[in-house]
Amino acid sequence: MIQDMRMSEGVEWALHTCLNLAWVERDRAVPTSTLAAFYELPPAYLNKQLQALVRAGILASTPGPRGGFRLARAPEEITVLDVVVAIEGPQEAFECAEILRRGPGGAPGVDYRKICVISQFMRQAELNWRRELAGRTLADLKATVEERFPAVPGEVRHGLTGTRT
Amino acid sequence: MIQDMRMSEGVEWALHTCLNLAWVERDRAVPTSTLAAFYELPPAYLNKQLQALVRAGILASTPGPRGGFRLARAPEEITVLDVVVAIEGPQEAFECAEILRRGPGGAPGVDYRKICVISQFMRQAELNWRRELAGRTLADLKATVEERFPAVPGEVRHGLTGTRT
DNA sequence: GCAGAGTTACTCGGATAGTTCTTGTCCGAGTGTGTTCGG
DNA sequence: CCGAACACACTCGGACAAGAACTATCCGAGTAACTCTGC
Repeated sequence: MIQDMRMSEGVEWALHTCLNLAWVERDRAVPTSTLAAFYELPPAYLNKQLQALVRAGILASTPGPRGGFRLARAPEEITVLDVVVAIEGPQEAFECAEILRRGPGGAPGVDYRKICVISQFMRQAELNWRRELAGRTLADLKATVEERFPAVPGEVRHGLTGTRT
Repeated sequence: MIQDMRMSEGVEWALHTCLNLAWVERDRAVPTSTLAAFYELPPAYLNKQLQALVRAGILASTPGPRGGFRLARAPEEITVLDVVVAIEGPQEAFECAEILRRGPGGAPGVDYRKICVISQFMRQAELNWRRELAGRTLADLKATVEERFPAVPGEVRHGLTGTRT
């Protein structure tokens, strides 16, 4: 064993933060400091992750007083994969380096990512994983939490906006 | 976007090398230098990966002249997941840091990896991925390659042992 | 009382260090082989 | 000619650097609200 394959910790932060924002009124912006305080996260670093979500079109940002972040789309239109890709990047975990090209019988014009049996299998497995993540939206997660933990939405709204509504 | 989630390049090397060893007689050991030369890989670094496979019980090593590596088990008994875990480690890509514990209503005695809806979903998706990898063995890959590229086994045996059998 | 300009405070955004992990390399310990010497 | 001891060469294995990525932080640009002043 050597080590990793770990995905960035920011993915967890981003998912929870986006889900929390789904419980706040759509037009209300929540600043980084508030979002970070909710889970005692380092504000500046969380801000960095949120910037990535803005670039991906998942969040919208507003500067100045009463500014902050809010969902750019409806929760039904934001999948878990969207958030993961926004933070981790679009590239796959198993990236075929086409080492077969260096082996005997290797040809320059061949795409070994499509020929190589190992590459094919790994790609397929990862594609299924992505498909599963793309099939679940923030709205789904939101509904599940509301069903299992009815108190959570109120707590989130209170922690993020100060209102108890 | 920030970057990674990439898994180690050694996984590809390990998978190809193990598959190649499946075409060599079980009692014949192939040294690192030969295995590395087959794909023009850095020998010392490949050796490092092979050591991990030995620790995982996938390969067996023999020192001294005529020494090297060979499969420790039959190809039918080695899954793709075995190799991936041997190189990357058993830990999951999405490791829940249980940030809910720091939030409102967080309790010390609760296992948030099991409670958190996000963690549950991510774990399930990754579990399916692992299940898929565990369902494919080296023997399966070997058979597929032999069917699609009948010339490969001979080339591999020639490159690794010098015999053309 | 009202409108407008100026000031203030707050927010995001990108640029900037520290730490961990991955990648890459090297040399020593151990082993089997080939050789040499003696019977 | 045969057997055993010796020296040698080859292999793995872990210890040792270099580079990249993740983690973490700070300060500047921009904006909206608030205040104060003049009408």
